[in-house]
Amino acid sequence: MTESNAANLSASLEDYLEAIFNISAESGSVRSKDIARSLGVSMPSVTGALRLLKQKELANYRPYGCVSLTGSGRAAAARIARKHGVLKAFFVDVLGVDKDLAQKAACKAEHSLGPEIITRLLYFIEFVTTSGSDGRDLAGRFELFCKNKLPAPKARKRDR
Amino acid sequence: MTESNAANLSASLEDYLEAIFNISAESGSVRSKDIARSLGVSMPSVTGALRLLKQKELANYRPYGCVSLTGSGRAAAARIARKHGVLKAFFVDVLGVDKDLAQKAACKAEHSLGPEIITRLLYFIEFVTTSGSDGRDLAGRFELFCKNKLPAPKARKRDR
DNA sequence: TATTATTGTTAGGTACGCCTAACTTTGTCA
DNA sequence: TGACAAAGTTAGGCGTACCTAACAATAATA
Repeated sequence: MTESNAANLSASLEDYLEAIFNISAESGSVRSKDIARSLGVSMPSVTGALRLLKQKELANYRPYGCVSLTGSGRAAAARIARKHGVLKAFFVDVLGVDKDLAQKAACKAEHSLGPEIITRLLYFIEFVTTSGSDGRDLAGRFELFCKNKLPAPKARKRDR
Repeated sequence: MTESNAANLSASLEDYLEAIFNISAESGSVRSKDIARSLGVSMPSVTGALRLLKQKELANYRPYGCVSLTGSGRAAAARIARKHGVLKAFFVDVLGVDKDLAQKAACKAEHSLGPEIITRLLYFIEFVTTSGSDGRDLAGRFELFCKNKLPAPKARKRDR
């Protein structure tokens, strides 16, 4: 009940939060410019977002200063990053999707799935990849299954 | 290259398209009011959306008239509905998520996943539920696996 | 056919999220 | 220290997507 610490965050603000979280993990200090580059937005957009994040007590920030996350900011960012990681892992390790595509899809979908589904998904990945479980090497078997679904691997241009 | 027939549709317009598609399937004729109710938006919002859909040649519409989809509108709506169906089926039949929750999550996520991942997901559902495949009864086995992950089913209120 | 309820539209306003252009602050280096 | 470049901010504008209030059209009923 403090203010609006978590949850009620737009997809856009979640992206900013996640970007700060990642940049911070990679290079220590976080500057507006890094955020802008990382998200592909202009500097004024970053300024606006930082003001909102500060207002929600998710980021520490003063004009012309460095950026860091507050405790709840870090917690929220970690939740978002977790979603991202779980989704990407599912796409790549279970569905066998290309890494780049998985990365992009995870970026978009991470905003629309709640913790219940993400947690289930995480369990599912474990289930499938844990060698002790009955789901053993399911991904590999699924890959074979898919090969059969795509019958014509090189039938282009109808050469004859 | 006609105008902007498909793809470049906002999540919002996709929702309108899908709603029209569904109402049309259920009750034949589609009125603005039905769309408003179905999406939980006000009538003026519907009017605005219909104008845009008409402009993109996805819906047939004149003021005060009935609404229907054009050929490409129906095709686009069917693509969206397919995504919705595949996602929901995955959530329910594979992950074992509650139906209502799955429905809502599918509504949101359907806008952020492309056909590659949706198709893979569809194959995966088939793989898991087809009795001939090696994925046989995976959902059931996964359910058991999950039960073990949640060890304390009734440990609330620390009664002692 | 005149009245009324329902349905739909226009007008106008808000919030978000982005942009460019112009200005300010900060830090560096001669 | 003073000038310059880089980084950051403010100002102002645009598009989307919603809303309420007020008005217009349609349909139903006496």
